[in-house]
Amino acid sequence: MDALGFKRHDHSNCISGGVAAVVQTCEQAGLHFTPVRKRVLEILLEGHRAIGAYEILDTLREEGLGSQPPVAYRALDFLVKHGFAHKIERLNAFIACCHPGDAHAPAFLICRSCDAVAETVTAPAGGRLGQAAEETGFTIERTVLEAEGVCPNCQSKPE
Amino acid sequence: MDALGFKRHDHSNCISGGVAAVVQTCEQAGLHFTPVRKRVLEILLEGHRAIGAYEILDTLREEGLGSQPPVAYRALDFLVKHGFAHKIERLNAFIACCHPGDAHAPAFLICRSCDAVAETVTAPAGGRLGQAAEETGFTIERTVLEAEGVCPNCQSKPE
DNA sequence: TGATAGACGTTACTTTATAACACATCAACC
DNA sequence: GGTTGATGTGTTATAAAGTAACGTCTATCA
Repeated sequence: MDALGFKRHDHSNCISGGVAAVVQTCEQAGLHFTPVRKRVLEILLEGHRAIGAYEILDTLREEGLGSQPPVAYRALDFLVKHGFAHKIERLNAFIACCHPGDAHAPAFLICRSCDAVAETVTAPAGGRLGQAAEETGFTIERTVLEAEGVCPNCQSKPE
Repeated sequence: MDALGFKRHDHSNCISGGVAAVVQTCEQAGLHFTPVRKRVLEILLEGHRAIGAYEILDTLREEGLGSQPPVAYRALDFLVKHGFAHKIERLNAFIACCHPGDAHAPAFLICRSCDAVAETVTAPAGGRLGQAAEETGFTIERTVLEAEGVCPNCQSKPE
């Protein structure tokens, strides 16, 4: 999967492929990929942007899949815990993972104009931060790396 | 200033020095470093950890400096905007900047055991993320880089 | 066949953050 | 000296994000 999500692409493919990959991973790992969890993943894949828990909940509610916050948060917790989705801390919102299955330290490019989010990979533990951590004896378990700016599509627009 | 805040150090020095630096910067830049703003900075410097807006507000309230959320948020906005403090997105909390004045892209090491936070510097725009951004034409304006893990002090403890 | 674990439904609540408007202060200017 | 505008504060009210706790259902398995 290429690193960046600002390009045009076959989006239906994106969704079906994403779901299929997770279905397979869950089968292999013995995880319960229930209807609510599946639907939340689909919603994230369809959006291809960071979506808030309450926005997801609205959709679930319309479809009769749950109406209270914990329903959405539990499904999101499952997806995040197993690497099928990520939380964008800057936005308090969630996005489907571009390459579930691989262990990876995700990084994000967030467009402040159109809210599109692209996932890419990095090696933060190997860079200057990892170096600084090592020097003090800090053990990194997880990193949040989010860059905010303007995506190519929005730059070409006058405003 | 050395990069890491997990060491013992003369903390009173830390506070007075931090305030003095900001006072000077504000004078030079014509910014109003009002009593509320100053007190919020002091609270952050005293804590030397990430502190939530409502915890800050509690202190302000005790001291008669304001009792409603906007008071705390406005002071924090001022401090963050001018680089005197940073928001830790992961924790929805704030921390005083270790080296106000310099333009810098801050990064943080967050101990999940004792909640201590150390600020360090990095060059994210020059690393792999910057490279990925450049390749797609994404313009980075701001980065959030937060590493969660265990600090040296907590590692030496059995639990 | 009962016990257990995992997932879901719901109520109620906490924590975090902001919109909107009134009022105060101060400097610049006519 | 009064007016104006910019900036900061005080307050009410509310929005947005997240969680604790408890009951129920169901599949699995000893």
